[in-house]
Amino acid sequence: MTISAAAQEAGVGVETIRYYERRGLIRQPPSKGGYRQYPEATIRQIRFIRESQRLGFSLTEIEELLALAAAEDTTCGDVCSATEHKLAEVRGRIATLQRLERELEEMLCAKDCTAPKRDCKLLEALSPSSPPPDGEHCCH
Amino acid sequence: MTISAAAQEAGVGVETIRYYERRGLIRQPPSKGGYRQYPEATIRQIRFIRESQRLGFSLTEIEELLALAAAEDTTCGDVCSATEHKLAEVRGRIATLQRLERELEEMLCAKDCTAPKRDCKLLEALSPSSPPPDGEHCCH
DNA sequence: CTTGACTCCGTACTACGGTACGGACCGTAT
DNA sequence: ATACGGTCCGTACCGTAGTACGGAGTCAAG
Repeated sequence: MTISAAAQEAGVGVETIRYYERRGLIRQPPSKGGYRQYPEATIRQIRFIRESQRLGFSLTEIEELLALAAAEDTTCGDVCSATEHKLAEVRGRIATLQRLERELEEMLCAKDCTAPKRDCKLLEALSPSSPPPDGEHCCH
Repeated sequence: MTISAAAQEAGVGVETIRYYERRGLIRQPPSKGGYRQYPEATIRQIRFIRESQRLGFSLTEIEELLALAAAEDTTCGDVCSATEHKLAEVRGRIATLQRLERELEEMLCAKDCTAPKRDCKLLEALSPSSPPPDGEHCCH
């Protein structure tokens, strides 16, 4: 299986495979006459990498997962704790985004707000050019 | 106010201010003998930029917000629609992360799982080296 | 035997938001 | 007058995950 066939199989670009190889994520395949020949196992490995990325792991973290998979004394618990770690991270990101969501909601104008900008409290709050004066505003 | 005083005031680094200037986010301050002199308005503008970043806007988007603030015919609604747009984006990201959260939860082992890796279904599912065989597994 | 497609390799470039560096210049205090 | 710290500018670099490029080599079909 040549590199382009492997790329097709694994659903990535040719350059991506070369990149994974440079990074040491997949090992050098045997080559016939200078051309890489990919075994099935490497295709599975690439699919694993993409799936892990989808789950939020970075390539560096995936490197560690692969090291776990390669080590003799790895237990299932090792993998679980890596997963738990990532889960905590994802939950943290969700919490941050939800705080932002609330802040944006609070900032948001009523839909019928068509007042010119100098009457817009939101824009004034954002505006760098002048400190907000007092008075009536179209949104809050 | 020199650049380092301005940086202190605004809570950013000196290089950050120079970077914003290069990007056109803040305008060139008047200079005394080749040294930048910052007016209060620019400090406010930098604070605005940081606040907007915190709310999830990229520098490119902030450029647009600043253009809105500068344009004569900008209405409050214009700002609101930008905010709504960003809110939708944030909600999308939350939804994606929540899907990942559920997937990670489902993958997660029981805590007392200490079986060696070859009995770990999770690791086998992840492992690139061999297709998972059948049998008993410590986690599911 | 030649053509065209594929592959090789190293290097440079993308986006993002800065950070770091180095040599020159300036302003103030001593 | 001179030392010290701040500032100037352009340029290069950080990390992440690739993507693009160019010139050379290789393979299979016609």
